[in-house]
Order: sequence, then C-alpha cells, then structure tokens
Amino acid sequence: MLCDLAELFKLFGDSTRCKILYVLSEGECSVSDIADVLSMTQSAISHQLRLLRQSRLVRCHRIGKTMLYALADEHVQTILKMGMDHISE
Amino acid sequence: MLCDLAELFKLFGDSTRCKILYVLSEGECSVSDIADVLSMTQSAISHQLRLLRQSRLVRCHRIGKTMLYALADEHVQTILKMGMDHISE
DNA sequence: TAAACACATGAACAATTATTCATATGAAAG
DNA sequence: CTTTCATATGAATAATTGTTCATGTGTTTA
Repeated sequence: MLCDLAELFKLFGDSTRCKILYVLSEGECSVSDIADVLSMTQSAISHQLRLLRQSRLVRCHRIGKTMLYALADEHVQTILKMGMDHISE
Repeated sequence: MLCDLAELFKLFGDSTRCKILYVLSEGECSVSDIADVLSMTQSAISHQLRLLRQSRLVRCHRIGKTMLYALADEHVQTILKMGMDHISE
C-alpha cells in the first residue's frame, strides 16, 4: 500500500514528467508538440508518456497519424496543484 | 518551478521515505523506533531522515540522547492522504 | 504499393541514488 | 573522565532510471 503510494509519487518525481503533465493540464497535446515545447527528443517524451500511460495518469487517442494525450482525470491535476501550493508557501 | 515540484515529489517517491512519513503521521518518533518498525538499519533511516529534514518535510528536537522526529506541517500529511485517496479508487 | 510522417520501443550508456559498513559526534551514566 | 547509548555521516557498492540511437509499427498520401 505504502509502496504503491511511493510508485505513484515517483512518477511525479521527475522534472520531465512534471513538465509533460503541466503541459497536458492546459489541454490535449500531441507527442511532437510536447517535445517541441520542452525542447526534447520525440523518443525521450514517448518513453515517459509510456510510463504515465501505464500508471493511468494520462490517456490518449489517435487522430489520423497523431496521438493526442491528455490527463487521465481531475485527480492528477489536483496532485499537481497541491504540490505547487506547497512549493509557493 | 516545475523542477522544484519534481524535487518535492521525488521525496515522496521512495517507499522507505513514504513509510517513515506514514509512521510520523501517527505521532512523534525516535530514529531507532522507526528503524524497528520498518525492520531497517538505523543508518539507512538516518540517511533518509536527513533528506526529509533538508527539505523541511520533517522537523526534530532532542530529548536527552534521543532525537524525536515529526512531520513538519499539515501540508505533508495532506499530500500523503491525497496520494492514498488516489490509490484506493 | 511505395514513400512519408507520427509515434513506439529495445538496447546501451550515463547518471542518480538507496543501502551498507565503518566511524564520528553528542549526551548521559557510572 | 571513561563508557555507553542514540544518532549522524562519509565512502563504497549495487541497483534503478532517464536519455540517446537505431529501428519498428501504424497511418496517410502520392
């Protein structure tokens, strides 16, 4: 149980993944757009998206050739916001 | 900013530290008591407590020979609880 | 069907990090 | 003052993990 909790927080505990989640908190986005915004390779982003997908923190659906990613639910956004609150205190 | 956020979550993203924080959420505790509860060495616990202290997630004060640790503020407990809520859904 | 585009993924490397072992510090008891 | 108890810490090791490179899969367009 507490191990599962650690696994959850571990996903938020990487700056790349935090940035991805933040970008997605502003709306759906494709893989290459995320890569552009973060100035990182498509591969690096795709690898991280896979982890986020596997833990159901993001969901995705295909539109033609592109995949659109989004936050899985409100919970993820809440965790992000609450972390930010803690930072800026 | 998002990097600071990742650094914060990184601290929750380790099962040992999660367990330590959980134990402390039930009240003040000494280093050796934490080590006993988690069946880990005093040294391992002490190293982790140092990280938690440096990030002000826990505070401590000395009573004689023993050091009593506690959660730094309500915020830490809230983060823990919110993570748990997410797990059990 | 072949080429182009968007994304996924396996393997390898580099960097980070949790634990152990040995030892140091600091307080209390004798 | 010396010993003992509780904790802290430096160095080393082992394990985890993020990124890169090369390549594979799936979809559209010519």
